[in-house]
Amino acid sequence: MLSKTTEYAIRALVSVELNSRKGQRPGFKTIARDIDAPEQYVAKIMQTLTRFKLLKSVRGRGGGFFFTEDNQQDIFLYDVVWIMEGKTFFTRCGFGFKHCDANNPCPLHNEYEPIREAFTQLLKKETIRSLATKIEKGEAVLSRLSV
Amino acid sequence: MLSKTTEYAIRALVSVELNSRKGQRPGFKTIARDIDAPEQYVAKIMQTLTRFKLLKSVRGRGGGFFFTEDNQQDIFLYDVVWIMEGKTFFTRCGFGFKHCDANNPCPLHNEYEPIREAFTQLLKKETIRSLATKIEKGEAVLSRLSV
DNA sequence: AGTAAAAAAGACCTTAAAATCTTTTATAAT
DNA sequence: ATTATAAAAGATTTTAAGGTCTTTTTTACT
Ligand code: FES
Ligand code: FES
Repeated sequence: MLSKTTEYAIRALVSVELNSRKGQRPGFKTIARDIDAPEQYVAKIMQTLTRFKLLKSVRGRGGGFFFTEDNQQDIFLYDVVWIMEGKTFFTRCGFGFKHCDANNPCPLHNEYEPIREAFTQLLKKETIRSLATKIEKGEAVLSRLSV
Repeated sequence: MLSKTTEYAIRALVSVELNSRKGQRPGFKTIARDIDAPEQYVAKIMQTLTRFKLLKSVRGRGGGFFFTEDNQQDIFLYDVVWIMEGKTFFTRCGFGFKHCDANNPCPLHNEYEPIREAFTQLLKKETIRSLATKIEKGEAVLSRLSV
Protein backbone atom coordinates (compact mmCIF):
# COMPACT_ATOMS: atom_id res chain seq x y z
CA MET A 1 0.00 0.00 0.00
CA LEU A 2 2.44 2.62 1.21
CA SER A 3 6.06 2.37 0.17
CA LYS A 4 8.62 1.38 2.75
CA THR A 5 10.04 4.90 2.53
CA THR A 6 6.68 6.46 3.38
CA GLU A 7 6.21 4.07 6.28
CA TYR A 8 9.63 5.03 7.61
CA ALA A 9 8.75 8.71 7.22
CA ILE A 10 5.57 8.39 9.27
CA ARG A 11 7.25 6.30 11.94
CA ALA A 12 10.18 8.72 12.06
CA LEU A 13 7.89 11.68 12.66
CA VAL A 14 6.07 9.80 15.40
CA SER A 15 9.44 9.06 16.95
CA VAL A 16 10.27 12.77 16.97
CA GLU A 17 6.93 13.53 18.56
CA LEU A 18 7.39 10.93 21.28
CA ASN A 19 10.91 12.14 21.98
CA SER A 20 9.69 15.74 22.10
CA ARG A 21 7.13 14.82 24.72
CA LYS A 22 10.00 13.51 26.80
CA GLY A 23 11.85 16.79 26.32
CA GLN A 24 14.31 15.25 23.89
CA ARG A 25 15.49 16.45 20.50
CA PRO A 26 16.43 13.25 18.66
CA GLY A 27 19.00 12.88 15.91
CA PHE A 28 18.66 10.53 12.99
CA LYS A 29 20.51 7.79 14.81
CA THR A 30 18.10 7.85 17.71
CA ILE A 31 15.17 7.93 15.33
CA ALA A 32 16.56 5.04 13.30
CA ARG A 33 16.95 2.98 16.46
CA ASP A 34 13.42 3.89 17.59
CA ILE A 35 11.81 2.77 14.39
CA ASP A 36 14.25 -0.04 13.53
CA ALA A 37 15.30 1.34 10.15
CA PRO A 38 18.70 1.96 8.49
CA GLU A 39 20.42 5.05 9.93
CA GLN A 40 21.58 6.68 6.74
CA TYR A 41 18.33 5.98 5.00
CA VAL A 42 16.45 7.63 7.83
CA ALA A 43 18.84 10.57 7.52
CA LYS A 44 17.84 10.98 3.87
CA ILE A 45 14.17 10.79 4.70
CA MET A 46 14.55 13.38 7.45
CA GLN A 47 16.21 15.68 4.93
CA THR A 48 13.18 15.40 2.70
CA LEU A 49 10.77 16.04 5.55
CA THR A 50 12.64 19.12 6.74
CA ARG A 51 12.95 20.40 3.16
CA PHE A 52 9.15 20.20 3.00
CA LYS A 53 8.97 21.97 6.35
CA LEU A 54 7.13 19.26 8.24
CA LEU A 55 9.66 19.83 10.98
CA LYS A 56 12.89 21.68 11.70
CA SER A 57 16.44 20.58 12.21
CA VAL A 58 19.55 22.12 13.67
CA ARG A 59 23.07 20.97 12.98
CA GLY A 60 26.00 20.65 15.30
CA ARG A 61 26.18 20.04 18.99
CA GLY A 62 22.84 19.55 20.64
CA GLY A 63 21.24 19.50 17.24
CA GLY A 64 18.55 17.20 15.97
CA PHE A 65 14.99 17.25 14.72
CA PHE A 66 12.01 18.96 16.32
CA PHE A 67 8.66 20.59 15.71
CA THR A 68 8.26 24.34 15.98
CA GLU A 69 5.20 26.33 16.90
CA ASP A 70 4.38 26.40 13.19
CA ASN A 71 4.49 22.64 12.96
CA GLN A 72 2.80 22.24 16.31
CA GLN A 73 -0.45 22.19 14.38
CA ASP A 74 -1.24 18.63 13.49
CA ILE A 75 0.59 16.91 10.69
CA PHE A 76 -1.87 14.66 8.93
CA LEU A 77 -0.63 11.37 7.56
CA TYR A 78 -2.19 12.63 4.36
CA ASP A 79 0.45 15.37 4.20
CA VAL A 80 3.27 12.91 4.67
CA VAL A 81 1.94 10.57 2.01
CA TRP A 82 1.40 13.49 -0.34
CA ILE A 83 5.02 14.51 0.06
CA MET A 84 6.53 11.05 -0.15
CA GLU A 85 4.31 9.43 -2.79
CA GLY A 86 2.95 12.37 -4.69
CA LYS A 87 -0.62 13.58 -5.05
CA THR A 88 -1.44 10.91 -7.65
CA PHE A 89 -1.35 8.37 -4.85
CA PHE A 90 -4.91 9.20 -3.85
CA THR A 91 -6.41 8.77 -7.30
CA ARG A 92 -4.67 5.73 -8.67
CA CYS A 93 -6.66 3.16 -10.57
CA GLY A 94 -6.80 -0.21 -8.83
CA PHE A 95 -6.72 -1.99 -12.17
CA GLY A 96 -3.57 -0.31 -13.46
CA PHE A 97 -4.96 2.41 -15.71
CA LYS A 98 -2.92 5.60 -15.91
CA HIS A 99 -5.48 7.28 -13.71
CA CYS A 100 -8.93 6.66 -12.33
CA ASP A 101 -11.83 8.04 -14.34
CA ALA A 102 -15.39 7.35 -13.25
CA ASN A 103 -16.61 8.27 -16.73
CA ASN A 104 -14.52 5.59 -18.35
CA PRO A 105 -14.11 3.14 -15.52
CA CYS A 106 -12.11 -0.03 -15.20
CA PRO A 107 -14.09 -3.09 -14.13
CA LEU A 108 -12.98 -2.66 -10.52
CA HIS A 109 -13.78 1.03 -10.21
CA ASN A 110 -17.21 0.88 -8.55
CA GLU A 111 -15.97 -1.30 -5.77
CA TYR A 112 -12.41 -0.14 -5.50
CA GLU A 113 -13.05 3.57 -5.38
CA PRO A 114 -14.84 3.48 -1.98
CA ILE A 115 -12.02 1.45 -0.48
CA ARG A 116 -9.41 3.84 -1.79
CA GLU A 117 -11.50 6.69 -0.42
CA ALA A 118 -11.79 5.05 2.99
CA PHE A 119 -8.03 4.81 3.16
CA THR A 120 -7.68 8.43 2.11
CA GLN A 121 -10.09 9.44 4.88
CA LEU A 122 -8.03 7.48 7.37
CA LEU A 123 -4.96 9.42 6.25
CA LYS A 124 -6.89 12.68 6.55
CA LYS A 125 -8.04 11.85 10.05
CA GLU A 126 -4.96 10.40 11.73
CA THR A 127 -2.05 12.63 12.60
CA ILE A 128 1.47 12.20 13.87
CA ARG A 129 0.18 13.28 17.26
CA SER A 130 -2.76 10.92 17.30
CA LEU A 131 -0.48 7.99 16.54
CA ALA A 132 2.00 9.10 19.18
CA THR A 133 -0.79 9.32 21.73
CA LYS A 134 -1.93 5.78 21.01
CA ILE A 135 1.59 4.61 21.57
CA GLU A 136 1.97 6.63 24.75
CA LYS A 137 -1.25 5.11 26.06
CA GLY A 138 0.14 1.66 25.35
CA GLU A 139 -2.57 0.94 22.80
CA ALA A 140 -0.02 0.40 20.05
CA VAL A 141 3.70 0.16 19.44
CA LEU A 142 6.11 2.09 17.23
CA SER A 143 8.30 -0.88 16.47
CA ARG A 144 8.29 -4.60 16.94
CA LEU A 145 11.15 -7.09 17.15
CA SER A 146 11.03 -9.17 13.94
CA VAL A 147 8.26 -11.68 14.67
CA MET B 1 -1.87 -1.60 -4.12
CA LEU B 2 -1.44 -4.43 -6.57
CA SER B 3 1.84 -4.74 -8.44
CA LYS B 4 1.88 -3.97 -12.14
CA THR B 5 2.57 -7.63 -12.78
CA THR B 6 -0.56 -8.70 -10.90
CA GLU B 7 -2.63 -6.11 -12.72
CA TYR B 8 -1.35 -7.43 -16.04
CA ALA B 9 -2.16 -10.98 -14.92
CA ILE B 10 -5.76 -10.13 -14.11
CA ARG B 11 -6.24 -8.15 -17.29
CA ALA B 12 -4.63 -10.92 -19.34
CA LEU B 13 -7.03 -13.50 -17.95
CA VAL B 14 -9.98 -11.24 -18.67
CA SER B 15 -8.68 -10.88 -22.20
CA VAL B 16 -8.60 -14.67 -22.58
CA GLU B 17 -12.14 -14.88 -21.26
CA LEU B 18 -13.42 -12.22 -23.65
CA ASN B 19 -11.66 -13.85 -26.58
CA SER B 20 -13.06 -17.24 -25.59
CA ARG B 21 -16.57 -15.85 -25.65
CA LYS B 22 -15.92 -14.83 -29.23
CA GLY B 23 -14.73 -18.36 -30.03
CA GLN B 24 -11.10 -17.30 -30.17
CA ARG B 25 -8.03 -18.81 -28.56
CA PRO B 26 -5.66 -15.88 -28.14
CA GLY B 27 -1.86 -16.02 -28.09
CA PHE B 28 0.29 -13.80 -25.94
CA LYS B 29 0.64 -11.21 -28.68
CA THR B 30 -3.09 -10.80 -28.98
CA ILE B 31 -3.42 -10.61 -25.21
CA ALA B 32 -0.62 -8.05 -24.96
CA ARG B 33 -2.36 -5.90 -27.57
CA ASP B 34 -5.71 -6.27 -25.79
CA ILE B 35 -4.37 -5.11 -22.46
CA ASP B 36 -1.72 -2.71 -23.75
CA ALA B 37 1.24 -4.39 -22.09
CA PRO B 38 4.68 -5.54 -23.31
CA GLU B 39 4.44 -8.76 -25.36
CA GLN B 40 7.32 -10.68 -23.85
CA TYR B 41 6.39 -9.68 -20.36
CA VAL B 42 2.86 -10.90 -20.91
CA ALA B 43 4.35 -14.15 -22.24
CA LYS B 44 6.20 -14.61 -18.96
CA ILE B 45 3.10 -13.90 -16.91
CA MET B 46 1.07 -16.36 -18.97
CA GLN B 47 3.71 -18.99 -18.26
CA THR B 48 3.25 -18.43 -14.54
CA LEU B 49 -0.52 -18.60 -14.79
CA THR B 50 -0.49 -21.84 -16.77
CA ARG B 51 2.10 -23.32 -14.42
CA PHE B 52 -0.37 -22.63 -11.60
CA LYS B 53 -3.13 -24.19 -13.71
CA LEU B 54 -5.37 -21.15 -13.86
CA LEU B 55 -5.68 -21.90 -17.56
CA LYS B 56 -4.24 -24.14 -20.25
CA SER B 57 -2.00 -23.48 -23.22
CA VAL B 58 -1.11 -25.35 -26.37
CA ARG B 59 1.96 -24.70 -28.47
CA GLY B 60 2.35 -24.73 -32.20
CA ARG B 61 -0.09 -23.91 -34.96
CA GLY B 62 -3.49 -22.89 -33.74
CA GLY B 63 -2.16 -22.80 -30.22
CA GLY B 64 -2.78 -20.21 -27.55
CA PHE B 65 -4.35 -19.84 -24.13
CA PHE B 66 -7.76 -21.06 -23.02
CA PHE B 67 -9.85 -22.26 -20.10
CA THR B 68 -10.81 -25.90 -19.79
CA GLU B 69 -13.86 -27.43 -18.13
CA ASP B 70 -11.79 -27.58 -14.94
CA ASN B 71 -11.04 -23.88 -15.10
CA GLN B 72 -14.53 -23.09 -16.22
CA GLN B 73 -15.36 -22.72 -12.55
CA ASP B 74 -14.81 -19.13 -11.59
CA ILE B 75 -11.33 -17.83 -11.07
CA PHE B 76 -11.46 -15.36 -8.22
CA LEU B 77 -9.20 -12.35 -8.32
CA TYR B 78 -8.17 -13.57 -4.90
CA ASP B 79 -6.59 -16.63 -6.53
CA VAL B 80 -4.66 -14.55 -9.00
CA VAL B 81 -3.37 -12.20 -6.32
CA TRP B 82 -2.46 -15.14 -4.12
CA ILE B 83 -0.38 -16.61 -6.93
CA MET B 84 1.26 -13.39 -8.06
CA GLU B 85 1.84 -11.64 -4.73
CA GLY B 86 1.87 -14.49 -2.27
CA LYS B 87 -0.48 -15.24 0.60
CA THR B 88 1.16 -12.64 2.84
CA PHE B 89 -0.44 -9.98 0.67
CA PHE B 90 -3.71 -10.26 2.58
CA THR B 91 -2.23 -9.86 6.03
CA ARG B 92 0.36 -7.14 5.57
CA CYS B 93 0.68 -4.44 8.17
CA GLY B 94 -0.22 -0.98 6.87
CA PHE B 95 2.45 0.56 9.05
CA GLY B 96 5.32 -1.58 7.79
CA PHE B 97 5.64 -4.21 10.50
CA LYS B 98 6.76 -7.65 9.37
CA HIS B 99 3.19 -8.84 9.76
CA CYS B 100 -0.09 -7.70 11.20
CA ASP B 101 -0.82 -8.81 14.75
CA ALA B 102 -3.95 -7.60 16.50
CA ASN B 103 -2.43 -8.54 19.85
CA ASN B 104 0.51 -6.27 19.35
CA PRO B 105 -0.91 -3.72 16.93
CA CYS B 106 0.66 -0.84 15.10
CA PRO B 107 -1.07 2.52 15.61
CA LEU B 108 -2.94 2.15 12.32
CA HIS B 109 -4.20 -1.37 12.88
CA ASN B 110 -7.71 -0.69 14.17
CA GLU B 111 -8.56 1.48 11.22
CA TYR B 112 -6.45 -0.14 8.56
CA GLU B 113 -7.47 -3.72 9.13
CA PRO B 114 -11.12 -3.21 8.04
CA ILE B 115 -9.98 -1.48 4.87
CA ARG B 116 -7.57 -4.26 4.04
CA GLU B 117 -10.36 -6.73 4.76
CA ALA B 118 -12.78 -4.88 2.48
CA PHE B 119 -10.28 -5.12 -0.33
CA THR B 120 -9.78 -8.82 0.35
CA GLN B 121 -13.54 -9.35 0.20
CA LEU B 122 -13.65 -7.54 -3.12
CA LEU B 123 -10.99 -9.91 -4.42
CA LYS B 124 -12.96 -12.88 -3.08
CA LYS B 125 -16.14 -11.72 -4.75
CA GLU B 126 -15.03 -10.59 -8.20
CA THR B 127 -13.95 -13.15 -10.75
CA ILE B 128 -12.37 -13.12 -14.17
CA ARG B 129 -15.82 -13.82 -15.56
CA SER B 130 -17.55 -11.08 -13.62
CA LEU B 131 -15.06 -8.53 -14.89
CA ALA B 132 -15.39 -9.83 -18.43
CA THR B 133 -19.16 -9.53 -18.20
CA LYS B 134 -18.97 -5.91 -17.10
CA ILE B 135 -16.79 -5.18 -20.06
CA GLU B 136 -19.08 -7.06 -22.45
CA LYS B 137 -22.02 -5.05 -21.15
CA GLY B 138 -20.10 -1.87 -21.83
CA GLU B 139 -20.06 -0.94 -18.16
CA ALA B 140 -16.26 -0.90 -18.11
CA VAL B 141 -13.23 -1.19 -20.35
CA LEU B 142 -10.26 -3.54 -20.42
CA SER B 143 -7.81 -0.93 -21.62
CA ARG B 144 -7.68 2.81 -22.15
CA LEU B 145 -5.50 4.90 -24.43
CA SER B 146 -3.03 6.79 -22.21
CA VAL B 147 -5.09 9.69 -20.88
C1' DA C 1 9.82 -35.39 -43.82
C1' DG C 2 9.83 -30.53 -43.86
C1' DT C 3 8.20 -26.19 -42.55
C1' DA C 4 5.68 -22.62 -40.21
C1' DA C 5 3.49 -21.20 -35.99
C1' DA C 6 3.23 -20.82 -31.36
C1' DA C 7 4.45 -21.30 -26.32
C1' DA C 8 8.38 -22.44 -23.02
C1' DA C 9 12.65 -21.50 -21.28
C1' DG C 10 16.75 -19.15 -20.22
C1' DA C 11 19.77 -15.34 -20.32
C1' DC C 12 20.07 -10.82 -20.17
C1' DC C 13 19.03 -5.72 -19.65
C1' DT C 14 16.79 -1.46 -17.50
C1' DT C 15 14.71 1.15 -14.04
C1' DA C 16 13.36 2.52 -9.60
C1' DA C 17 13.40 1.70 -4.67
C1' DA C 18 16.11 0.90 -0.91
C1' DA C 19 20.37 1.32 1.34
C1' DT C 20 25.26 2.75 2.16
C1' DC C 21 29.53 5.43 2.07
C1' DT C 22 32.07 9.72 1.94
C1' DT C 23 32.63 14.59 2.15
C1' DT C 24 30.92 19.08 3.42
C1' DT C 25 28.68 22.52 6.25
C1' DA C 26 26.75 24.37 10.46
C1' DT C 27 26.72 24.73 15.57
C1' DA C 28 28.26 24.90 20.23
C1' DA C 29 31.47 23.94 23.84
C1' DT C 30 36.24 24.34 25.27
C1' DA D 1 40.76 29.27 17.23
C1' DT D 2 40.14 24.44 17.82
C1' DT D 3 37.59 20.59 18.36
C1' DA D 4 33.65 17.64 18.76
C1' DT D 5 29.06 16.96 17.21
C1' DA D 6 25.44 16.64 14.20
C1' DA D 7 22.77 17.38 9.86
C1' DA D 8 23.22 18.20 4.67
C1' DA D 9 24.78 16.82 0.46
C1' DG D 10 26.52 13.96 -3.05
C1' DA D 11 28.03 9.75 -4.98
C1' DT D 12 27.69 5.10 -5.14
C1' DT D 13 25.89 0.35 -4.44
C1' DT D 14 22.40 -3.25 -3.90
C1' DT D 15 18.09 -5.37 -4.65
C1' DA D 16 13.88 -6.29 -6.82
C1' DA D 17 10.49 -5.25 -10.31
C1' DG D 18 9.75 -4.71 -14.82
C1' DG D 19 11.03 -5.62 -19.40
C1' DT D 20 13.66 -7.62 -23.62
C1' DC D 21 16.18 -10.87 -26.54
C1' DT D 22 17.46 -15.43 -28.14
C1' DT D 23 17.04 -20.31 -28.35
C1' DT D 24 14.39 -24.49 -27.70
C1' DT D 25 10.40 -27.37 -27.79
C1' DT D 26 5.86 -28.58 -29.26
C1' DT D 27 2.19 -28.77 -32.64
C1' DA D 28 -0.23 -28.81 -37.01
C1' DC D 29 -0.35 -28.22 -41.72
C1' DT D 30 1.57 -29.29 -46.39
S1 FES E 1 -10.92 3.58 -13.19
FE1 FES E 1 -9.92 1.96 -12.12
S2 FES E 1 -10.32 2.47 -10.08
FE2 FES E 1 -11.32 4.08 -11.13
S1 FES F 1 -0.44 -4.45 13.02
FE1 FES F 1 -0.30 -2.93 11.49
S2 FES F 1 -2.12 -3.26 10.37
FE2 FES F 1 -2.27 -4.77 11.90
